[in-house]
Parts: sequence; C-alpha cells; structure tokens
Amino acid sequence: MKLLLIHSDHFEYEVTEKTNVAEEISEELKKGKMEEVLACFITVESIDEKDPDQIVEKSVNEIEDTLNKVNAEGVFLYPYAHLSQDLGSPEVSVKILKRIEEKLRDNEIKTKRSPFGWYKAFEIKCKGHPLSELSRKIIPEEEEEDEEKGEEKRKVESKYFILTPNEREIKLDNLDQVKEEEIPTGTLKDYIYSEELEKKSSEKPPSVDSMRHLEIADYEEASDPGNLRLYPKGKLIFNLLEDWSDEIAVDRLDAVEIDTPILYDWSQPDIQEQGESFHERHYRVFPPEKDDELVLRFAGDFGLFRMLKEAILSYRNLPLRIYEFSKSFRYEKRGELSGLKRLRTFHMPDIHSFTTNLSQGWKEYQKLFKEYDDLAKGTNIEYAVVFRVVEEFYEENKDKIFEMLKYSDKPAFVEVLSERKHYWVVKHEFQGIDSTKNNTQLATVQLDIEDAERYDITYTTKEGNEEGCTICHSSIGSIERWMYSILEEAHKMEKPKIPIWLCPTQIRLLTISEDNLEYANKIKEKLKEEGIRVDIDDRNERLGKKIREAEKEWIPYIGVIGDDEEKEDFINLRIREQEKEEKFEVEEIVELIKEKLEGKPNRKLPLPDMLSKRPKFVG
RNA sequence: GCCCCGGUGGCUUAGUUUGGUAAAGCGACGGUCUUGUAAACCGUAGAUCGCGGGUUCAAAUCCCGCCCGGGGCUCCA
Repeated sequence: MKLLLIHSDHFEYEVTEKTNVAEEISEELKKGKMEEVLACFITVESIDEKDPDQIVEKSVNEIEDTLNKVNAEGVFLYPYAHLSQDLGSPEVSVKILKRIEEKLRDNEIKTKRSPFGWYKAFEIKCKGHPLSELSRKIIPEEEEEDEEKGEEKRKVESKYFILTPNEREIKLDNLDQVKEEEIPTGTLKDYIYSEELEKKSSEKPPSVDSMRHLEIADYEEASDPGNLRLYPKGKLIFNLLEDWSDEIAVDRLDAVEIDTPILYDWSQPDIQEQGESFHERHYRVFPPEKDDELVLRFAGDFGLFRMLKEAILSYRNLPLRIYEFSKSFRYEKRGELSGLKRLRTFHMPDIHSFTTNLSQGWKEYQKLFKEYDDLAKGTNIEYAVVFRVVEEFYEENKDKIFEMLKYSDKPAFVEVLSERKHYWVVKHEFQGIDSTKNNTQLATVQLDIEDAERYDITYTTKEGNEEGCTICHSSIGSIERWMYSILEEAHKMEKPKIPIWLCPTQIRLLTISEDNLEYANKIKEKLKEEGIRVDIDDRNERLGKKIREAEKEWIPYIGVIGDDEEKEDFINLRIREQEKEEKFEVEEIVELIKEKLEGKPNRKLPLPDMLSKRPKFVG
C-alpha cells in the first residue's frame, strides 16, 4: 500500500463522475470537508491482497503515529490510484479502506472517507511545515523480506528484441538507451521512438485538414464529437477498402460472413463482463416504454461469441473462420479524438478463427499474418511489425516468427513477457507511422487461450469429449484509420499520392475549348468501358486553371485534349508520379492504368463525370 | 475529463493588443474572352463575426458560461 499524508488547514471534495469500478454510495458521501485535518491519499496494491488484515493494522498505526506528531484534529481517507502502477482489485481495496475507517473510528479518531471509484474534485491547503507532507509504503511481512533481497515476486517482466527477416535476434538491453545502429529501419525506429519511448510529436497531422479539402470526410457538428460524415469521394474510398477486406476474408480465407446487432442489453452478465475488460466507456441507450438500459457495442465480439456459444461445433468443423464487418462505438474521452485517427464511431472488419487447440490456432495465426501483410502492402503505407509474446511460447516458436518476418520482409520489434498476463499468448500489431512520425495501430492478430472458456465456446472432440476452442482474433483495423494512414502516407511525399485503385478520379480529361468536347467524350467512353474512373473538366476555364485544380485533387493522370490531339488521335498525358508530359494513345493509357489496378477492387466514379455538373461540398 | 491554442460569407485569411459603419482573395452566380500544362477580365449576390449571457452610449474586439476543432496530459479508485 502506498500512503501520501498531508497535514492541511482544509480539505474538501465533491464527486463528479462514476468510473467502472465505482462503489454504490449514499447522498451524504458525495461531498465532504474537514478543517485541521490529516489528508490520507491511499493506494491499495495487488500484493496487499495477500494479507489485508496486516495491511489494515499497519496503515492504521502509521496514520495514528503521524496524526499525533502533527497534532491534527482528524483524518480524511481519500482513495487515490495514482501512487502505484500495480493496483489491487477494487473489491479488496474497498474492503481495506472501509476497515481502516472503522478502526480509526474505534480508536476515537474523527474520520471521514471519500468514495472509491469516483472521479472527484478536491481542494486542499497544505500547512507547509516540515512534517506536513509524508509518504509511506506498507507491504505484507513476508513480502518485505523479498523486497529487501531485491526479488520482485509475481511481477511480469518484459524483455525487448529486434528480429530481422534474416534470422538475427538483437537484444535491446535498456530500452531507454537504444543505440541507433541497433534498429535496422526507419519505420521501425519511428515506431519505437513514438510508442515505446513515448517521444510523441506534437504537430497537427496534415490529414486533419486534407480530409476536408479533398472532400473525403468532415466533422458533423450536429452529431456527437468523433462521428464524421463522408463525402462521395470519401465514401468511395471507404467502400473500396471494405470491398478489399471482404475479398480477403471471404474469397481468400473462406471465412463465413455474419452480422449481429449493434445494441445489447446491458443487464446481460456476459455483456457487462466484456464491457469491463474494455477500458473504453460506451454509449448508453434508453428505449421508450422500457426500463432496460441498452449499450451500443464497442467491439464486434458480443454477438459473435453468443452465436458461437449456442452453435454445435465438432472438431470436423474447425478451424472455423467467421467474418463480420461491424460498426463499433466507443465513448472516447473528448481530448482523445483526432481526425480520422481516433473516433467514437468507426468500422471494424473482424475475422475470428475458432480452432481445436493451440497448435491449430497458431497455424491460423500465421495464415492471418500473411493475408494482412498482403493487404497492408497493397495500400503502400509504411508500417512497423510489433510482436508481443509470452516467453515460453516465444522460445518454442521463434522459427515460425522468423518465417513470418521473411514473408513480410520486415524486421520486427518484439516484447517478450516473462509470464502471461493477458488472454493471449502471442499477438502482433502492424503499426502505421504518420507524417508527423507518430504511430497508429492498424492490423492485429491475437492468439487467445482464455476467452473460449470464459464465454463457453466449446466443440466435441474425436473422442466425444467437450473442449474449449482456441480463438484467433484478428482485424485489419478500422477502415477510418486506414483512410487516415493512406492520407498521412501521401503527405510524406513531396507531391502527395494515394494508390491509384483508391483514387476517386483515376484520369481526368481536360478540354482546351468546347470544340474538343465531343472527341473527349469518345475517349471517356472507351476508358469507362475498361472500368477506369474517368471524368472530364468541361468547364469554360483556361487550361492552366484546370491543371491546377486537378493537381490539387491529387489526380494521378491528367489528359489534355485540344485540336492537335484531335487531329492526330492521341492524348497529351501528364503523369503525376513521374512529373512529366508525354503523348499517349488511348489503348496505351488503358494498359498503363489497368496494370496498376490488377487484383484490386473496383467501383464506378462516385460523382457526375462532367465537372460542370458536379457540386462543391467544401469551398 | 484536465491544461494550452484556435473558431470572422462555402473556402483561406485581415481586423481583436488600443471597443466606434465588418475587409480582401478564391469559390458561386451573370457577362466578356475560345483559351495549350498550377489561378483570364468585369460585375452581382453572399456574414446571427461558433452559441448564450454580462459590461458599455457603443462589442468581432473586454468579462463569464457553453459548443466545436487542434495539441498535450490523463486514459480504473
């Protein structure tokens, strides 16, 4: 237990808001104050659970001691989580706090307590004399000895490595003093600096502005913060990314697709349990003519796990891959929202693979890794590979991890945990790096050996026994976040570019005068027949201006059509990638573009193909 | 949620320090020009200065509260 004791003229608090672990309290506990008081900020730690009685006794002695020394008139107990990284469970903590309060009262000390698990505002006036601020650490007897020997029991320790595709394992002894030459590539280095070493950049990501100016996404004041609107071009990019996610899940992985409700009854214990394992708060919905409270789902797992719990599974059915493209809602704190990067409503494609055991699960894991790697490469964004793995599993399966790295041809940052402390034994993340060098988590795969039991998802073995599944969770990450990463990747370039298969307009034809319109239309029809998104700037404007506007839209190919072209049947093509102009025939252009669209989803132009007919959504 | 910064026609901004008729460019609309590789010319319309309250003879400007956006912190007591 950690104690912070402050001898104060005045101490006062008032509850502001509940947390997930809030204790039920009466009206009178909602505020309180005291004068000439010893304010005790208390943090119950996990080791205290070994011997709560002893902890209570020791802390009461400590508080009384200090009280007598400073001559305060009373004690104010204030639960305060911020003194330790290693907190005790809420239940035990409340128990300990209440018993300290009782004991002090028994000893005829004027005592008050503020409630556990609430956000509170407080005021304090510290006296400032030498004894007025004290901190104390209290631990159970047997632990004390261990501490003295320098043994930290039950603590999960992390070791860090860099693994390279050519099977080198580089140990990073001291993460704070990583030498530059130890980290092989720029992207991985950027990730380590941004996330692991917490050297965040404080620039505004340029996509926050460009998502609006490119008419992709925008804020909607009439909604809740973090709920964006998509313009036609944004919706197209969204749809294409969704198509691609569908294709990987359904066509390449043979996953079966399902859909489940977005609203759930909060009184269901399994829903609440999942709610607590997520730290995010959620939207609450109160239907008319009913007392129930519903929640908007904050992950796709709810409905799926319930479906699978009821399903009858045999070992013959496994591995079973299930795909769901779901809308999720997380009530993120206000200050955490940012552009397309962090939202309160977003879309997640999830694939869960239900398997018989760890070894089948691990095979699924590797398969998913490779598919997601293909997908990530198709968007041309830079990403770092980060593994987190329990030590025992790591030692046994290092070779397979190297195999995956060979596939992605990237080095990885690996955190090896001495023991399992989460539901997974191994997971990895693809971490995107934005143009301000901050990281964003994209795809993840997690091998889960706990949830099947927790949610009672079982199958029948060959021998006729019922056993829990091993679940492989995975997601490419939210579509919105991919849009963010793709825009940010563009901003890293001198001339921003997004992959051609995602460009709303792939080629724009510019007419020099209205006489060229008929010829331009013929070319447009030919390109359109080939499934290329083409439009014509038919407005009565000068060429320079049409060029300028097309460039500002990041259009990859701009074809100029005037009298010369019409006479000799060619197009003057301005290629963004190469920053040059060249004469092309229509067939050559078709070939050039189609080659780059190979294997990617396709959709038609999301707006009228004549610019004169097209509205402006953002000035 | 806390702290810092910002919000002025659809867009980009000036004006706020020192209170005194809201200013410009782009865009839209009408017209002239028939245009050759990053902004033609003339004209017209368009602003509850984020919202609400206060101070003042007078508020975009000063004060208070709220909303929205950005960044940082916090992200279970």
